[in-house]
Amino acid sequence: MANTAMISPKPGYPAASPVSMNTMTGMTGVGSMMNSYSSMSTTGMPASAITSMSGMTHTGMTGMSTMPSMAGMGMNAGMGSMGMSSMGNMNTMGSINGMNSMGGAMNNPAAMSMRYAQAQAANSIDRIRADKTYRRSYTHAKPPYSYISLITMAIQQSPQKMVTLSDIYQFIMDLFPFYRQNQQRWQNSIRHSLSFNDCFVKVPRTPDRPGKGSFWTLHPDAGNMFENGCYLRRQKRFKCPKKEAQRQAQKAAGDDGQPHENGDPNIRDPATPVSHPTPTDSVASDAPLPNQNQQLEHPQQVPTPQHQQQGATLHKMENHQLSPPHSMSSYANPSRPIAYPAASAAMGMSGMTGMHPASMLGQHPSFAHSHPFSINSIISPEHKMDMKAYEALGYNPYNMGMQAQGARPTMDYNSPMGPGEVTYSQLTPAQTNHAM
DNA sequence: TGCTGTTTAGCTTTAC
DNA sequence: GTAAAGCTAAACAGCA
Repeated sequence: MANTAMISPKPGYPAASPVSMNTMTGMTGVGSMMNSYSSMSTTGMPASAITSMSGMTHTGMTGMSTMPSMAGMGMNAGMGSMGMSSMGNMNTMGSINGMNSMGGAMNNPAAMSMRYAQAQAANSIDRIRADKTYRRSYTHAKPPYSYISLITMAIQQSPQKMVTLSDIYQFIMDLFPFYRQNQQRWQNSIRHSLSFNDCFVKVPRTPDRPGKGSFWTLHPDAGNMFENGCYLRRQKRFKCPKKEAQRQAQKAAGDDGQPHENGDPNIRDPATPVSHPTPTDSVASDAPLPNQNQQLEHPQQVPTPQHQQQGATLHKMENHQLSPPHSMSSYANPSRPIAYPAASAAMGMSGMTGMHPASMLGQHPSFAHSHPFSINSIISPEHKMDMKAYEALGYNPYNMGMQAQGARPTMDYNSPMGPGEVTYSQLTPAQTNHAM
């Protein structure tokens, strides 16, 4: 392999020299890794970090032999059902599954306790750091999921399928340490994504549930945004037909010189009261919407988990009498057992909610499938064997519909948080362009 | 006052 | 090459 990647620095990051992948040829499966990574777009890491990859040896990233402390990190127990041979597969399956395996271990009475595992992990991390031969992994690199994906994950894992903005923030930060920094930057993007994308529907609070901000849920027809449940780049953006028609109409009117309010079809006359849509309007009527996003006037018509589960093809919101959720927000609900510590993520949401992930995520193909980048794979211990099956079948998960997003999340062995967090240790040069 | 939400703009990356 | 998807920044308004 003689790949040479030019790295164009992002503002704020130092320029990096071209990285010779030859220096990495000793890494297991690095050839296919780089092929997969070459087209990743949305993830990033500091160019300085990728530069240091050139200094890596065979043993750096994936050679488990260079991580003599793995057993001490509790990974043996975690990987019990996978077998240590699967550790080698961390390259190709991503440690998200490894993380789930950890969760499986935690749920296994025979496995060591969480506290013991954490102590062991901390101990091992120290040893790893002390090991001069160990090359650090690229911890806390940007996950390969788009913001839309992350928002969708947050909503989907919520028992009520409805979360507040702050809940989304918390979910993301708890699951991905990368997002514990530069919060202003990505949180702005989250807000933008919520407002801009038709797939997210705003649900006002009810008077009995005062608080800041509205709830956000998924448009009932937006269930199939992510093919095979793979939460990477969407093939096609979900557009609400009615809103899209409105946009087209506005655009057409603008193009043919028709007058608009304030001269701009996109600017609402501030003096004109907003015509708040009825719940039916918000999805099914042609009533104008106050903005790009749809807003449900009556929260009691919010899709319940059952409705979400029934998926895009089965239901439209206006066709059902929906029950008000018992808890408007899983995060805001003080009764929720765990407020998203990383450990809970490692244990899988089923452990947190008491629900099987499959039932949480519904039977829609988008969520029922166990793509390695599906939310199931991220948060569920139930699918830890999926990638082994993929590999046994010669299935290349990075060469399917979403092949361009072939990032490989790995266990963050070097994380001060412990090995239960999802990080991404292999990144393409292209990713460096998006480094934060 | 800070958070939430909307909107616009410019840019990069990817798919076709 | 082009369109679409996605990211980031920023301005602004409304609200708790």
